[in-house]
Amino acid sequence: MVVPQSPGELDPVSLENSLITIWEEEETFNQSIESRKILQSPFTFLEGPPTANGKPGIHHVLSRLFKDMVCRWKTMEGYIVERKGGWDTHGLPVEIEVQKQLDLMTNEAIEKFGMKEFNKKCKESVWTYEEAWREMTERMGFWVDMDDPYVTLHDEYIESAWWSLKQMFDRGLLFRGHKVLPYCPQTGTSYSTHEVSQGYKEVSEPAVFVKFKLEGDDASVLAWTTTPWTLPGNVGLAVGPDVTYCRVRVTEPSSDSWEGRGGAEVGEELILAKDLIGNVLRNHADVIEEFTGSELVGRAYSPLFPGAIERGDSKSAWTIVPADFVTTSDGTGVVHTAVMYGEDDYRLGVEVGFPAQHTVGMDGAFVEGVHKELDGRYVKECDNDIINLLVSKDLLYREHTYTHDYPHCWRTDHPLLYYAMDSWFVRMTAVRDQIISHNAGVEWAPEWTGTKRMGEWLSNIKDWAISRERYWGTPIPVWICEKCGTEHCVGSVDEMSSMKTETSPNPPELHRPYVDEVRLYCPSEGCSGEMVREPYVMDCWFDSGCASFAQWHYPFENEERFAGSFPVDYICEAVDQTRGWFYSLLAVATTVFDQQCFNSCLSLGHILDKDGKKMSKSRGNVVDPWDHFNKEGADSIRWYMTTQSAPWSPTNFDPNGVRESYAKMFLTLWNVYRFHADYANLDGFNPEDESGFVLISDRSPLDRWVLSKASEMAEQFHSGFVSWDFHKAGRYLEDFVVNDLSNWYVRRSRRRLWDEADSNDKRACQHTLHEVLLIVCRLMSPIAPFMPDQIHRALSGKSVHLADWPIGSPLVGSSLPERDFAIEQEMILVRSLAEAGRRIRVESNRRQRLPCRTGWIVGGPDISQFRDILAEELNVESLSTEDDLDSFQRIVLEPNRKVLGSKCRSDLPAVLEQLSLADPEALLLEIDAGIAALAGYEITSDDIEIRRVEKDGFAAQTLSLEEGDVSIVLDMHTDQELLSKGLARDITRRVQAKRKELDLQVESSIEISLWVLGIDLEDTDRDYIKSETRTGKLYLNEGDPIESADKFEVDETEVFFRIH
RNA sequence: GGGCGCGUAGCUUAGUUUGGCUGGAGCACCCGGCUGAUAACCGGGAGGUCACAGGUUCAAAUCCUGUCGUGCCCA
Repeated sequence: MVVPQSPGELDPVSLENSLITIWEEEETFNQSIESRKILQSPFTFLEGPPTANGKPGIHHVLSRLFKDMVCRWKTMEGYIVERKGGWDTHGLPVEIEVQKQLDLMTNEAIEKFGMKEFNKKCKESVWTYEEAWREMTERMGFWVDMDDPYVTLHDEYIESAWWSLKQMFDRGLLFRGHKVLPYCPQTGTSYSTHEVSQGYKEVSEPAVFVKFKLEGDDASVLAWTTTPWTLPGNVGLAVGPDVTYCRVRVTEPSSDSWEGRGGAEVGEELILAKDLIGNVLRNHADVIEEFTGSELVGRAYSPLFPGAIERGDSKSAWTIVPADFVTTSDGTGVVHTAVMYGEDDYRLGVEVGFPAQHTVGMDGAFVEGVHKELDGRYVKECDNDIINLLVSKDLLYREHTYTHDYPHCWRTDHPLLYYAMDSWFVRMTAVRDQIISHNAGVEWAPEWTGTKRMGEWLSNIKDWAISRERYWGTPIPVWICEKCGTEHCVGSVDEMSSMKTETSPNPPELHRPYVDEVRLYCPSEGCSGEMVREPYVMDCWFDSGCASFAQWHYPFENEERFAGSFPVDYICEAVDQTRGWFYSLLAVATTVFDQQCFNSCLSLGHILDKDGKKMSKSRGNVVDPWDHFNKEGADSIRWYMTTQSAPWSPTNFDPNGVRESYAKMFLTLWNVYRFHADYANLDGFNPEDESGFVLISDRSPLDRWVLSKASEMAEQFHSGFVSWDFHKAGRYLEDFVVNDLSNWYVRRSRRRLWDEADSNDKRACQHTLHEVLLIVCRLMSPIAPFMPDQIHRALSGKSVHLADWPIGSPLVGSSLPERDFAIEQEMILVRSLAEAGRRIRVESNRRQRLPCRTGWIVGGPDISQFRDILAEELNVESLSTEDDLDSFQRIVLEPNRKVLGSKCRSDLPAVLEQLSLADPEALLLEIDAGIAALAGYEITSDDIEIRRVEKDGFAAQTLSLEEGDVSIVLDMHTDQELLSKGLARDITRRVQAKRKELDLQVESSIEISLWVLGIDLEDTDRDYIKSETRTGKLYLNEGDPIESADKFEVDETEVFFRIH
């Protein structure tokens, strides 16, 4: 039984909340998956795990919306779309949160507090906002399984991550090296760039130009540095191979204005980039030679601090090497290279084989053996002494003070040191070609995210530093033998247990410090040593990069589930994940499986505040989604976000836009539905009653038009989805609902449904509305899952989320009505003519309710099947067609005052007077014959302008179409009959408004006393008022108008009325 | 500093791929109309340095170069 009930006023919040309850009780989400299982065609989605230790904001709604939308859409297309939730629970942000909470600002403090306790706090902290996330997720209608999510801190997840790392290890893709990171020796912590960016400060520091004495040459190479403490670590100089360098000879001693220490003797030779001579030199000098950097390559020079670093077997130490990062924007064009204290330096060092040896310890002090005056001292306090040491050896050319932004520790305010930390790497450079080819197989939206943003990144791929010297994270499963140095990577809990020494405890969970306590027997033959775990945890991006298999605890469980869901069909996150999760997924899948990880990826733009600034806690401009959940509802937010701009465009969040989506899209749809349901309910309309069905071919042209338009819209909507243009899809649909369905179809169909008698036409209209509403609801439901479900349930008894996609798919059939292109074209013309008619009335000052006797359509195709509709829209008594405009137009001759004025001078008024009296047609003939004259002046065609205007009493508008012009002409005459008719409509409208004001039922009947002064109301019009307003008795002009009557005036006619 | 986006009316935006009619909508504003489904709707008006500056072209919001602002990522 599906006769709709009257739905009443819209209350979006309670509507949505009650649906949430229904979905829960019915398990609609689960049903939407189960009901598709017969087709056995999965579409797999992978949830990018959010971190639950922050409160969800409106920007989190965005990515959850687009995840949900595609999954719901694919479900309706017939695919099985399972959606496992996930939580990202490891990593530095969690630790920092806890450190702040417990005031543990250094590693020492953490270890004193106890790692066990600390990690326990981290684990708890991760769930701080889980409830808030669940509530937001549920309220916004994102269907995802949060009762059985994957969690990166679970032992099962960690074990899968271990397994994957072992795959890499076995392939030789895992190695130990160094990573240069901003490091705070006071807290013993290295920092992510994100953290560093919070601690930049402007500082003034000594910078020096240092002379590196070439071997076998009298010249020195000049190099510049702002960190004198890195000079003892110098092992090389880098030059740009294509940069032009000069050898200069000092010709004059330093002037008295020389600032600071250092200098050069007359005759001394220096080498530096040509472009920088003016910036660097403070002596007069002659250029004696010019050459490119490549000619310097290979030259050896004397170490500044002999003995600070051992040469080992390095051949390149203390020589000049080429490097692509050398520029001539500052310095000398020669870059001093200390392998362990700069990212570029380290990379270059590895490339050319410089010795990689620390001159500075983890405590920030020089290590023993660097120099007797420096050993054991904090490096930042040695700048001055280092400069003095250089001066004493005549190695300093010049010093100056340099002001720049430098990163500082946000906890201790100390300057950070760029410092090469021990680190484990995944050799991504070895799989560069593979990952590039896997990336090329992904369908990216927008396309440039993949080709440009990701493509650029991959073409410069670097080895991935996956270890962190932290406490809270997936422990790196590598153990090293204390005796023979053998490295072993453990790939499962079983493997660890089987290798465990007897004295090692069984770890209760796979976290530090428990796993640290596990010692393994060395598997090397003949070695009886014990192995100790490397004390690192994994980069948490590695964790989430494992999600495609670790969510299933693969390969230890769920082998089939994994096989059936890899590669994943669809992922979606914001654009900042390009180098984050998108990359880590690609990287892990490439190194572990040598496969593509996902088939399609939607990369979303960020939501900014209404001023285009990014939302952040510190700015206080984060919008709480509940502000809108509790007002316009989730549908409106979702619709707003979808239609506002392309998914990948950054969008300024405008709260007023949500209101607009509500007022336009949802209120309009609701009222279309309500209109249909109210009358369907009154009439007991049952769409399933076959005896009452009306074939589409038997329905009115208006019905066939709206069905055809619905099909057209559905096709456009679908192609928008396919090409990821969800915003365009939504706009097509909104335009259809508001303009075609509500403002045209429903408005033009109202009278059909008011008819109380049963008729084919009324039932045709009801079926049409029913069918169109179902199409609209099904299309909308992936974007806005609430109201369409409410309407769909009321109309069909079934949830929209279990329905098929109206356009069809490879798995389900299409349910769209056939297109009727001819009728669509005709209606375009009809609506244009209706608009033109309204324009005519505005221009001619004729109010809409005053009917016109006749209207004519001149030219254009046959639209007779819509003649009645058009006549009603135009409010004309009869509408006919006419072949040409001549019968409605006449010629007007306008004077060309400029020409006539210069010809006639003071006689101009007389000429104008005669022109206005002359018969234009006759005068024009005379002009053509060359015999025209007015007031004694000869008149030529130059003196006048010809205009065609409507004859008195007619008004027209002409539309220029491709097929030719079409005009609409209205007869503007009035007479007593028309005035009476118009007045009757005015009275009706006033009475209706009053009825509504009095809150009367639509079907309740009234009595009216009416006084009309100044015009006779015709009997037929009196009857019209009675029937339109459901008036039983109408008393006209009986006695004088009573005081309490309502009064209004139209065209000098006074009207009083009172409803009894 | 580098890579990739974005910048059109007071606000949110279409149009930019592939150069071509007077740069099109919605919100807000003004005038008028219509309304017993609608916080609506219809007609009209006002509102534009298409971020800025050059260039290519018969023709540039659109293509090219640079600058500024803004966002993401990397240094």
